[in-house]
Amino acid sequence: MESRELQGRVARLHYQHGMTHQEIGDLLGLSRVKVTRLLADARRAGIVEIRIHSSSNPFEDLETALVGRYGLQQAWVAPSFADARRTWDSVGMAGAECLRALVPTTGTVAIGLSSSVAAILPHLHPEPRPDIGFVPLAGSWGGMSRGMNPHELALKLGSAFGARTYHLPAPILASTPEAGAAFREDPGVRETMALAGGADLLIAGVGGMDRASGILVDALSAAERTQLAADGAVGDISARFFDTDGRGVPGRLDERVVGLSLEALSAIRHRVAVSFGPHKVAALDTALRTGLMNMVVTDVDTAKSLTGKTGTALPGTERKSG
Amino acid sequence: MESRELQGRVARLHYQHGMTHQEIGDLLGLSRVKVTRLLADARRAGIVEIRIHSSSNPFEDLETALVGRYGLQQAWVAPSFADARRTWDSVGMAGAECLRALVPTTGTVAIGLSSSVAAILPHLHPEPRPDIGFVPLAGSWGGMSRGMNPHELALKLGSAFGARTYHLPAPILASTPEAGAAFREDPGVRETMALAGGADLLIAGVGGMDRASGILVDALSAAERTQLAADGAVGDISARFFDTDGRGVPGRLDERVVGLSLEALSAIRHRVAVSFGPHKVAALDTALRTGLMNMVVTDVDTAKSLTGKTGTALPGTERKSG
DNA sequence: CGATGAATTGAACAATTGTTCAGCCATAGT
DNA sequence: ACTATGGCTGAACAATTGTTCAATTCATCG
Repeated sequence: MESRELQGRVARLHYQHGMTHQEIGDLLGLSRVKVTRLLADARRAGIVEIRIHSSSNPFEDLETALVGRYGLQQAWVAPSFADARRTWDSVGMAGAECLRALVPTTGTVAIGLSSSVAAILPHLHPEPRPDIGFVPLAGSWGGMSRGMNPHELALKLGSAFGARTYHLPAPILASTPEAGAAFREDPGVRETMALAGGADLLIAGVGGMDRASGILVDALSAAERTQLAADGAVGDISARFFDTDGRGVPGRLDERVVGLSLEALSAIRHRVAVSFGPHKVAALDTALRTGLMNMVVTDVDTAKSLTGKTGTALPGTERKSG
Repeated sequence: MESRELQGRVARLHYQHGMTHQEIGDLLGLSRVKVTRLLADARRAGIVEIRIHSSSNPFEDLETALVGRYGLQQAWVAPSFADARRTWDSVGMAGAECLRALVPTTGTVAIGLSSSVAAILPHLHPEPRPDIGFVPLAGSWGGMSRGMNPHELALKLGSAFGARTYHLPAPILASTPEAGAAFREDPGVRETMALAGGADLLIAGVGGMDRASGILVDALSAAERTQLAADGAVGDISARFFDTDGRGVPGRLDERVVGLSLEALSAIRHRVAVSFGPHKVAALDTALRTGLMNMVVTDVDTAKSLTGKTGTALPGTERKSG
């Protein structure tokens, strides 16, 4: 598109000279709608950058409360919205900020490929870090979900940072424990898993036990979910289910998983949980309380549930929130 | 006001998290209108900064045309609006940009105190240049006009740059030629005028001969204006009237002026005219054509009149403009 | 202690901005 | 040549943002 020039002109006329879309359209011989679209494009393309010169963080109180309650290294809270898509976007943006802050200039980053992590992608501005590598925490799952498969996810993540991406050539959940063992013994798989286990940073979603609270749980059969619940599972990180003490839930299902064990991933120093929603509060609380994860990216509603706090509001009467 | 913190929070929620004013109000326990006002304040306070990452200049063609036609060093063109106040604002903003670009880090800047120059003030962001001095081109006029007197103007200008400001202790127009001579011989006046004459940069308005086209002309009697017109005057710079050849108009009026002569101000290397409006086209054209001024800050309509150009429009049909 | 006036508030209104949708145009594939 | 297909357009509608104005609060002064 050679409209960069035009986008810039229109952006200047609107943001610097304060002209309305209609006035710009009249001046340049464009329709108002066209001007509106050029401006939206310009913002998406990053031609328009809005900076806030203030150290204030609107959700500082909730972030501090999370850090205090769970002894975290850091926490990121994003606003909640009635419209679920907007909340995904919002948390994704916070996740992108977290990544910008934490991704090192060299070393390895382990990634739990989940829809929460996928939500981060659209908000990553290219920022070259050629000397890092992104390694999946576990194998890939089959079908598409939310229009995103793990390959694509890892690739986009890598390309945003200009970094290497590794692939774990196995399903996240093999059909039998024996098949799982076979995959785990594959040299390629072992190598990649060793790399992930030695990572400096881990970013992963934390799933709950409800349907719709994670791609994986959704794919299990009713019997399998029942069994897991009976075994005390309250949530999972990349298919590794844990109980209220944060310990793994052994069993046939666990043996089918191709991916880092909870013990192995706990060896990674910096471990960020990206997770939100009422379905996931219990799982997330456990993961943070037991130290499985030591940082979190979540939304206001979830943060309030976790901390028991009521308000972000400054002075008097709070009203309905999101 | 200790609301800086709040302004920052609100600005973040709106511009970074994309929340509407209503949503922010609900979250923080404020009314929507209050949020709207906080955001407006934040923008005015510079907490919100909008940058356009593009080299495109919407009025490049007109600026280039002006530079080419008159052999100028540079030209600044701002959009015109149907609402006169908005056009003043617009040109004032362009003037501020011009100042940012041209005001040196050390030396002297001569200022023609006029309403055009006054329009620049609200758009100056503080930018310390402690080693420069602002010197008026001429004495001060008596009454308030557009709520701005020359003292105030010079003071604000100086304080925006953290610079020294000088004052010329005399009226711009003495009551008689003799009184004028007396003022000009005053040591303080001579000294300040000498300083102005040796300036590196000059910024001044260019007035036309109509009433309402300048504070000064407006203050003259009908007889005085008739006489000036008869003598061939087409405009003025700080009370120094000039004819179509850019030469001074001698006479009793000229002898009453306390301020730099046209010859003296022509010795300043960089001379910026800040002027716009149909009343001033003839005067501005003369000032630029004869080289009295060698840079200009004006609006689109005036620029079009000066260059004979029709359009800023890119492609096909242009429509009504401002 | 009440009067006065400036500053602040939010409801109602006005303007601007954003989105949807049906129609149009161009391209490519029969 | 004829028609799908997909992108592009702007009119109409919907939502958000900005402004005005009367009411109110609050501090100050008589």
